[in-house]
Amino acid sequence: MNDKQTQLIEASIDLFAQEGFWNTPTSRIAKHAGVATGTLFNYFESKDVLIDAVYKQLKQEWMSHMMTGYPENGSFKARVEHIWFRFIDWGVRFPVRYSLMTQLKLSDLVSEEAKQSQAAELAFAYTMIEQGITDGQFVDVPPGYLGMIFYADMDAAVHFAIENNLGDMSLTRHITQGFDIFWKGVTG
Amino acid sequence: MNDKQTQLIEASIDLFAQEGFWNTPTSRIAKHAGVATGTLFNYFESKDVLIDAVYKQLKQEWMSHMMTGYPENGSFKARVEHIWFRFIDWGVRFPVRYSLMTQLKLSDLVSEEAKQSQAAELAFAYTMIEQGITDGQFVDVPPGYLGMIFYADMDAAVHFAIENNLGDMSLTRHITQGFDIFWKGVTG
Amino acid sequence: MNDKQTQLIEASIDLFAQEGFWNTPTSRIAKHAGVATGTLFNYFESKDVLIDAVYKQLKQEWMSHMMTGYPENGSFKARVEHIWFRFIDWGVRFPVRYSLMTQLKLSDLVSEEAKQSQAAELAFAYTMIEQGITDGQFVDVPPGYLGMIFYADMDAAVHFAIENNLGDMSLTRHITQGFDIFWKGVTG
Amino acid sequence: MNDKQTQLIEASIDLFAQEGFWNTPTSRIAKHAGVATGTLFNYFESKDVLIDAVYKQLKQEWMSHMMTGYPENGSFKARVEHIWFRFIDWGVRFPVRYSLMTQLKLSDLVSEEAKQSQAAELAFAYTMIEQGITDGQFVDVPPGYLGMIFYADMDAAVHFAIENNLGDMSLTRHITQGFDIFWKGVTG
DNA sequence: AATGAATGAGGCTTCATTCAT
DNA sequence: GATGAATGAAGCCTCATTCAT
Repeated sequence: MNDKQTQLIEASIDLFAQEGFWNTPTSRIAKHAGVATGTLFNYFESKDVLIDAVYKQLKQEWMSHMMTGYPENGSFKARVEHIWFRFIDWGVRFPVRYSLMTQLKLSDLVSEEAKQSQAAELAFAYTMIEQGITDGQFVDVPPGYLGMIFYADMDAAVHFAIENNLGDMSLTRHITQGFDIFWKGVTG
Repeated sequence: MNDKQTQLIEASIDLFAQEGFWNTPTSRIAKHAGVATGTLFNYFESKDVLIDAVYKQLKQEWMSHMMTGYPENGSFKARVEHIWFRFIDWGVRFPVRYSLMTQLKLSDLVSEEAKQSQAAELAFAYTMIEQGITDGQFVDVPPGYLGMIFYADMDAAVHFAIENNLGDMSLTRHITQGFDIFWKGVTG
Repeated sequence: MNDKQTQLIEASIDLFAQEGFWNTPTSRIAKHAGVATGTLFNYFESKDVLIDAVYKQLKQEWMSHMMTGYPENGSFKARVEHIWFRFIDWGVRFPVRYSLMTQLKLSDLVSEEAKQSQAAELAFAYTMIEQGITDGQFVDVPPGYLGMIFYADMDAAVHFAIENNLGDMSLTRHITQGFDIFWKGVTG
Repeated sequence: MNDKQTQLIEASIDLFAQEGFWNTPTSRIAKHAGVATGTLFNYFESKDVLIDAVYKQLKQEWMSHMMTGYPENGSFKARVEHIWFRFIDWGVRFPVRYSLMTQLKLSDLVSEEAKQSQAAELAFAYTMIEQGITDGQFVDVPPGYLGMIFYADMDAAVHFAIENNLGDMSLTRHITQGFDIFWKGVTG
């Protein structure tokens, strides 16, 4: 059963969030997952591999959340807006996971291979943006750059929402405001 | 002599950038700085304190770079634009330092106290933005949020410039384009 | 079925030769033998017992090879010469097994009991040598010592043959030369 | 001071002899040497390096013992005889060290580099033997082979002496007898 | 009898920090 | 103040052995 794998990843997320990657010994992860130390290494070759797995897991949850209900055939704006909402929604609902994912992405702890796989999954977003530019809806800057702005602005929205602990009402308003700013900026 | 302090901080920056914080033993830092292992602890109570000092140093250089030539009495837009240019300029010129500063900010390695001091120094920016909103030049969203967008967009610009290794010509164009997008988005 | 016992011993020999005793986990032995980890312990109480069994197996093969065609009723010299040839022949044909047996004999990994049983089987050689001395054919030194010289000289012959990768022709010559030296030395 | 290096090597010899290489943890070696665990690794990069150092140390003592009083200008037989006596003398006086050296040579624990250095130091013996063959004093077999026989016979003599716990009188006799057998065998 | 996941003691090694010189 | 050898707790990982299926 892959029950234990899941437990170990979940335990890692818990502890990494509380103590950081380097202050969390594998032994504590195992104990927190309710298994013996050695068991961890039956499921993950090394601590590095475990960290990779945590990253992949988070990324996958995140992607999956964003893609839920994606209006494949909706208008261009509708599609961009959908990502905007779901991205921020995930970050706000799972702030620990969101923050962990962000830290991992920057920290050289995740293997190149794991990072690559992200790029692949985000290809659809790149394509979306590219088309926006081609169609003249977006300003004519390199699509990679527009993608970064897109990401950065959503990230900022998430952080603000979390830090200010926005409730339902104000959250919706905040998300909308953020989107308007972004949209105004990047549309021709 | 505070010469040695500087050497130690500089050595830390070098090595942290190459190997990461946790793979860089204090002994190696000391050797790279040309002093004995024990000497490091005459200048910094612990490794944590050294890391804090590195962070403060980078932040200070960064602030100082941004403030150089700040048009205290210039127009509102001129002042915002100045920060935009100088921020990105620093990031592009010192990518290692920039990346280190970013990582430190996120990694729980820097004490709260060190992070606070940043807030203080950035107060001027907050004030600037606040006034922009009050004056009706900026859209009416919480100033903290606008500050985050500001930061996030500059950060994106830096990353794009570094990753694509932009030369002088294209760099200037890139910076300007980025600013236009930002400005268009946040101005009423 | 003792099929599996044999497979496990054979797998051990393979892997011990490649990696050494201490770098070969029981789990790898089991896998290489095509059985489950736990199965190994159904056949051998512990790794030590398995190592003992390997030793006994090798020793037995070796003895058996040496005794094949032993001229029970041949002349004294013919009998000694037979051992000489067959000993070296085995070592050269099965260098891995030969080397393993030698290592095991020296390495404290084999139980005293296993070593004793060797002594018993070699008793015939001891008797042979003793008689050689009594008959005045061999020099008058303690038979145990003569036995050691006998063994040592055969061992040297094997090592030289292996290291120099002697082919059929030169091998025969080498074996003969070695025997002549030995014989000249130990005969009165 | 290299005092501690010596203590650590000496402790290793003690413990390796009692328990074997693999049953002797570095922590016990350190404790037995009267230093902290970590100290061991200030002097030896790893356990493997320590084992190498032990081997080199033993080999050096052995060589030095053999060369003491070597009759550079003595007759051919005198020179060979000298090595014979001093080799066995060392083995008998330091049986633990002798046995350890032998085990190490066979056990794949010693790096190739360490083994090579032995070859170099034994070059003189090889030359000696070569000349013996050229001069017609020794039988015409490959010098490498004669060297092996030489070594093997001395080794056998040591083992017999140790196992039978020979006292001064009988030891001298034993050494002489052994030499006679060897000499008779290998001289034309 | 066979399986193989689970166990956890134990091994090697690292490194922040101390302190005698 | 400077030095750097010494320290030993703590981390990662291995693997012989067990046992529920």
